[in-house]
Amino acid sequence: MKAKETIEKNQSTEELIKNAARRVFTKKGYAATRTRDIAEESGFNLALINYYFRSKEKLFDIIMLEHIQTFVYSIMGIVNDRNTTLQEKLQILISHYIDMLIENPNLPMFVLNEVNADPQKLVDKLGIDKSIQEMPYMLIQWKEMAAKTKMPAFNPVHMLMNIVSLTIFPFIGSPMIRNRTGIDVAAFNILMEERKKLIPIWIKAIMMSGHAEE
Amino acid sequence: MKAKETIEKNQSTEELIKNAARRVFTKKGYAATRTRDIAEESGFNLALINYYFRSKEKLFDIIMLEHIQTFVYSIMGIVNDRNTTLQEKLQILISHYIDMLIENPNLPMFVLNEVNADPQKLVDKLGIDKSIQEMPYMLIQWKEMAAKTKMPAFNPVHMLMNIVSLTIFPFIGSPMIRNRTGIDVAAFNILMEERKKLIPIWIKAIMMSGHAEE
DNA sequence: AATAATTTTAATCATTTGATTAAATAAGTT
DNA sequence: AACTTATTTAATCAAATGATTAAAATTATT
Repeated sequence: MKAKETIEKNQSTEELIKNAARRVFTKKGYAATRTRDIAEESGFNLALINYYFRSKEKLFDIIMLEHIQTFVYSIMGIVNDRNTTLQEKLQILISHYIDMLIENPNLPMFVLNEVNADPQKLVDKLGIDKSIQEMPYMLIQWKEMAAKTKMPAFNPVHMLMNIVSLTIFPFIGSPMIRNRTGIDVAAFNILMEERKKLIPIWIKAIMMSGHAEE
Repeated sequence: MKAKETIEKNQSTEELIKNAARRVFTKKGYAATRTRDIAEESGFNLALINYYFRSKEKLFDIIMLEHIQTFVYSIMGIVNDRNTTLQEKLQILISHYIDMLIENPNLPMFVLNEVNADPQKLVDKLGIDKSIQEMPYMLIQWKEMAAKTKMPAFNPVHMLMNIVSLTIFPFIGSPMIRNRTGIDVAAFNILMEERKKLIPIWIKAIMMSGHAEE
């Protein structure tokens, strides 16, 4: 028998297994995923998985690396764009991320889980180089802005946390939020679409706060 | 042989196993935790774990239930307090949560993971009743405030998401944040202490935004 | 068509892992 | 002390699971 939907000559089986693995891994995590789950999900035999990828761990690493790249490298272009303002970058970045997260809602949990399990592994094994964290041009714009407006004196790491928190956390908490509030996936996604416009406004509001008050 | 540090007559062994289980489960999650890990962590024999708790799953459920209670029920008193303003409640709640999270930094990932794995399980198996979500008095205050100040027209669920996001996410992302920024646990905790004061201010700023712009 | 190379499968292995059992030790009662 | 109960352990089981192997089926090449 041949694979169900053989689209292309070579790409088919290997790619189908990888897609199945991606679905199962991102849904259940590494430890809870059985190689047999991937076999069943892909429609192929168990041995095929090992034939193509040698081992569960190797397959996982491939999936993980692709995710990390999606997660991290996609922002490089935006962040280094010389022709957009800080506020524009924020809008584009957040909009971009929310789009991606609507497509892959359990990506954050997946990535964070594995980072949690072994924070050093990504750096060592998957070769995430330190250059990523520089955020060159956006950081420069940030400091300019911080100097111009008498920004509150709190650590800029707070702002990074805030942006990431407001953007990503709703997806992480989605099952709980939906369970508690009763809203369904469609309604949830509408809220996320709203946040594309709202979060940049909120971030600006946060940046302008901090002068007054306790 | 007897258990290492027998503090009290009855409490000792069972409690020691539970504490060990809590540590291992919250660190590695259910699937990745071996009963043998708990045995080793507790210093007791493998069979003891099953002697006291029948099965891995039953032990897990006990741990989980306790965590959920810590996570949820602790806020009921604060939320229903007739003598505090909305802003005060926010401050108290956030401060309370951050204290708890500094003590148990990997609690959010643990809970969210298991909720993700089976959102219905907590409701069914652990009997989380719907009454929790009411947040009676705080919600009343919220609506009053929303009516008084011409609050922005966005869904109040956004505000709930924002409060929870800003408070909890930094702990979830902590390993990644620390890995990327190079700050250590102590420095991270100082930032979290700062957020006790900052988040309520930011929330207020967010509430007051949304009129102008865009 | 015949042969070689690739792809796929069924059957099987060796470990791991959750759980049980029966025996040993300790503690409490009479 | 004698007996009963509670606690702890070593040894072992059965199922699950990651991985391998050898053969069958399919495709490509001559």
